[in-house]
Amino acid sequence: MAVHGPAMTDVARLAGVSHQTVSRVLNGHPNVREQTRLRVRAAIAELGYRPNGAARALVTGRSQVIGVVAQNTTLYGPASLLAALEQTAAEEGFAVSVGSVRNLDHRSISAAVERHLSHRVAGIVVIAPVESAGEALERLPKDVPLVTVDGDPSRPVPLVTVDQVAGARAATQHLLDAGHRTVWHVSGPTDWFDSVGRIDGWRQALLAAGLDPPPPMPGDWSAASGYRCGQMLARMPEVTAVFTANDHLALGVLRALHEFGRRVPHEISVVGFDDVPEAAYFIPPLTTVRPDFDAVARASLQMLLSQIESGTGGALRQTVAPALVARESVAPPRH
Amino acid sequence: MAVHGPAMTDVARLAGVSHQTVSRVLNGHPNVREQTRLRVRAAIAELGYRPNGAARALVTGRSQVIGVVAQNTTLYGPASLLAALEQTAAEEGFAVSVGSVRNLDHRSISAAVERHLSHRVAGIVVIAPVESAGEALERLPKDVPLVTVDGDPSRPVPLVTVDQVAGARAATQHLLDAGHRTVWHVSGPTDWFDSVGRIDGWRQALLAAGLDPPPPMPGDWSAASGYRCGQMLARMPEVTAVFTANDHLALGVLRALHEFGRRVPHEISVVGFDDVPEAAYFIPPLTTVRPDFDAVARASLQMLLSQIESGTGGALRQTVAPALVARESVAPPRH
DNA sequence: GGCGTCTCTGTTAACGCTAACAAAAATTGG
DNA sequence: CCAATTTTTGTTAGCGTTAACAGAGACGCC
Repeated sequence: MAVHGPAMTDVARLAGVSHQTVSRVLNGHPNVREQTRLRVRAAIAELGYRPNGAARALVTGRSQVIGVVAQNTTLYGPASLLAALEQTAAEEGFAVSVGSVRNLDHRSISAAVERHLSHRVAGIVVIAPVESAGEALERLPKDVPLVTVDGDPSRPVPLVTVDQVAGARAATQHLLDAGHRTVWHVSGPTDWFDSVGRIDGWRQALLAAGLDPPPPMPGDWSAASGYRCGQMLARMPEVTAVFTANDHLALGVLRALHEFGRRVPHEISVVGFDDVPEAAYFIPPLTTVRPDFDAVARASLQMLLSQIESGTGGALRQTVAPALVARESVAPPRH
Repeated sequence: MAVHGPAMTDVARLAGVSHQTVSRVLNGHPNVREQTRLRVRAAIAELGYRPNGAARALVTGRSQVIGVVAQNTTLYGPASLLAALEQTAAEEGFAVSVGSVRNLDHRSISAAVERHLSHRVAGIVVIAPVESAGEALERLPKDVPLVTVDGDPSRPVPLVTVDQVAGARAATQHLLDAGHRTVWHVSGPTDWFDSVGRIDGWRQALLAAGLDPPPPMPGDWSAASGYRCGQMLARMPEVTAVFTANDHLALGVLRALHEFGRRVPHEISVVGFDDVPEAAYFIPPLTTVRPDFDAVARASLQMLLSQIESGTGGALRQTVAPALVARESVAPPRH
């Protein structure tokens, strides 16, 4: 099959120049006469010529593709990040190749990275929110541009993160400001850095207010686990404020509280994290923390591109601050 | 930078064979002595050799990459599909390159497809739920393996779809079976085939029951638009059953009904579509229709691979039936 | 034992592009 | 107007792989 399209030589012949001149036009090389440039462009248009990325990648050793390794791209956070990354990359002329992995263990990550490397991607973005992912990155070839998102802050790897701590602190403080005596927390899985950061921020806010943090209740990001925690919280009369590690957990909590007849926000206030598009339509509308995924994507890509261009593998670090979005799920406690 | 890794010739030298023999081992060519094969494999392992996809793509004219064009990969449906596609492709040794587009108009789609073509992808999957996307596909080079998902049923292009009509019919029938006299519908945007199919199925079920379908209320997939429609429905005393084109619309409707004090399911029953993971934790838990994204992904990929291998561009068609998931948002009407 | 027929391995030539160098053309200065 | 530059263009040689063909052994058969 496959009648192969025209190649550079075909364009060159039509324009009456050498293929190298065509290459120069394509790559925006300065020393080409304007008239020649136009002739070449015309020939390109006439033939519908499309440069062959594989050939270019072969000779330059780099493709115009960025590999992304992520776990569950169905979750709102990762999905948004991926979409934003793709948009930003496209603007820079890069394609994005996804390598999602079922588990964030060592082997899976390495395998995904390997796959990307054999396609000679220009760089790799790893959305690596868990501990075990970090190890896999340590033994990577050192000359591959790499950026991790929401990864391990303690590793010497270029990293872009949402400021989980600040976000959680803001959420907790918002509840304290409303007059609550303490704030309970439904956390994400504790091997995720995101969770750890959010627990930290929550704890910091309580300690700063001279309060003793109650034990966090561990969830797994799902509404189901939020529901289970909510069933416990509903039975504890002293609970008046809950901060959940994400909006889906909050949904589960809201549902459990509703079932137990505990009204939100009148009896119990709830704050989530992520600001999924639906959060404004929960019952009641959910106060939550909105991370700026676009900003994270831009920062990551910029960091990656500067590595690709300069060749230096500096261990930079960048943090994006999230914003509190106040809605109706928070109110002062009843006396 | 970039100390380039070992190439085939390096492996060959170490194993004491020609590079072509290495190539044969790599591609599973039959006529290689077992002993030689082992020597080569050992050399590959020792050097940490990784084949260069770009070189292979150059000489074969095809990469091991599948391009996916999708619109909003943040929505649950597309995101799930993308993830499933990636998983399936990985099992077959293919990488997936995403080209998401902001709008599903002609130009955007063509541009995304162009980008994929210049990377010489082996095939393209277009998640093309709207009318305008179809046109862009017509003028594609005929020799590129292509599969559309949820695309235009009237176009002669290989197509995999969720059976929207059957799903909507099942949802509507479920409400009728519960005793409702008619069923209202909050639809998706009417330029999406998904929406059209769901409207059709809903209408079919009503007509088959000898009922006159009320006018569908147009939404845009978002909870916000569901909320707006819900506000209207809440004020219409005759409404006892609503089928929404997706779960997020349903969430908005539930919220509006709640605000107006109309209880679900006692006064009004609601059925959604998609079975997002949170649907079971809505208030009340949402009865909905679950499309099998994995099955769609498998079917698409299989169709694409058979085109890639055989070179024939047959205009196949495959439909995946969704399943009704009954929860608590449906009850018989009060008399 | 010679000869065709397998099975295995090696040699050579692409694939389409960029980098490095070489040559030609245009420009400048005296 | 000629030499010395500078700009513009062309030529050649790979990049790492597969495909096509060629050669070398091993084997069976007459």
